[in-house]
Amino acid sequence: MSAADFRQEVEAIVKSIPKGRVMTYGQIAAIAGSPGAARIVGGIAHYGDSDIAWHRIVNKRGALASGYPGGRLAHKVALEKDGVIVSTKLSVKIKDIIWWPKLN
DNA sequence: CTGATGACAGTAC
DNA sequence: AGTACTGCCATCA
Repeated sequence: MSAADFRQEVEAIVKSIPKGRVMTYGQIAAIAGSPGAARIVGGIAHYGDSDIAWHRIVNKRGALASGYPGGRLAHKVALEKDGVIVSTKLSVKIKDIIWWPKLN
């Protein structure tokens, strides 16, 4: 596996996230083959294709991304469009909507 | 090829 | 409990 494959893995995983569910950066990084590269997932999200539902990624606390185009508010709107409940503190109930591709 | 960057995570205070 | 600091590692310029 070359290093660039990490990016493809991440994109594939994000694409596999069903509507109404989310995944954490660290989780995706681990599944993509590089545990600890959570930040990289964020970087890929920033420079990656706009065809992908990057808004379905949140940090482990369930807080929304600060660098999302348009800010956390835009991120919130995108998630709510998917039917995800976002609290007023701009965070989600990770435990309820977390998604594990391999687990089910 | 080398250095800087960051849409995180974990630990410490 | 909330805030601050450090570690991590693929990507970008």
